[in-house]
Amino acid sequence: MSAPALTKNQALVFDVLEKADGPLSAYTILDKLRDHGFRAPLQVYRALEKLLEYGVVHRLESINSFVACAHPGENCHKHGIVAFAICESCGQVMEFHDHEVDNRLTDWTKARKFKAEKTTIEMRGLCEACAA
Amino acid sequence: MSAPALTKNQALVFDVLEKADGPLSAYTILDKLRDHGFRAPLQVYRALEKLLEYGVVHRLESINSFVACAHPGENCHKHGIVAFAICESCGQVMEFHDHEVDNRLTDWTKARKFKAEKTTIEMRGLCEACAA
DNA sequence: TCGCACACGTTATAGCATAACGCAATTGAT
DNA sequence: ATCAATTGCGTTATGCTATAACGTGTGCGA
Repeated sequence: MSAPALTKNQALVFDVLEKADGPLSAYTILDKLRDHGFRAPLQVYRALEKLLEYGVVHRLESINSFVACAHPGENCHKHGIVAFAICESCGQVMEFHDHEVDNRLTDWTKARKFKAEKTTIEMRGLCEACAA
Repeated sequence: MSAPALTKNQALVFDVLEKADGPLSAYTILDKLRDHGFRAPLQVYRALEKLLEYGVVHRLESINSFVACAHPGENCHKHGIVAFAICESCGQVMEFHDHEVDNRLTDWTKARKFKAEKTTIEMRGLCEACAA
């Protein structure tokens, strides 16, 4: 499921997220796109829905925000579970993958026959610069 | 930081969560407590804030809900990072701890000097019974 | 050319969370 | 004893997040 050509709205939303230097809420995206004709939240949410599906955007559940995938061009879904470190001071997000964490969680689900569809790993705290 | 005696509102909210067989949203808790005099969301949120602080209740970020800790009596914070498997069909939540996952994430944060304050691990999917 | 799938636009509404104000009870130091 | 600080509580109002429901247009294959 590599990303097909984006529609106009999808491209606009993705562009905003890529140019941002941190995660954005749907409503912030909406505000940034008013000049491009966006008027309602659904225009943003519908685009986001597809971008999430294509794996080019991630949703940060713990802060109700969205961020462009850190691996442009690749299919991020292929890397396994995605984890995030979110700085609560500067808003920077670091995306990473850890196969050992994947393995442990997968082991757990297998042992309990739990069928995981979507896994969230998010650490909130302070990045090196902000903790100083 | 073991839990001190709960106030009336805290006890009511905790009781509702403990008796529930799954996570509840703040507004659902509010509805269940109207007979006990609850009238506003803040009454619930303020109680939840303390219960979360005491570690006797967990917040499920991915579904905006709250659940009583699976380890009554103990201080759950001591067990390290808490992880959840949430069945999207029946709503059941399984809480678990995996020290190896903790270690991997801690290693990552140490390497990047990231100071993690709160870590969320949530798997959504289908439990064994519902997947059948 | 008909039907279907999909993107899109709009209005309205539902669901989640907190700000800001004021009051009452408790505690603890002076 | 009294004053100040803290904490919990109640209320009103508001803001933020997300989706329902309806309709339009476009492209494309049967």
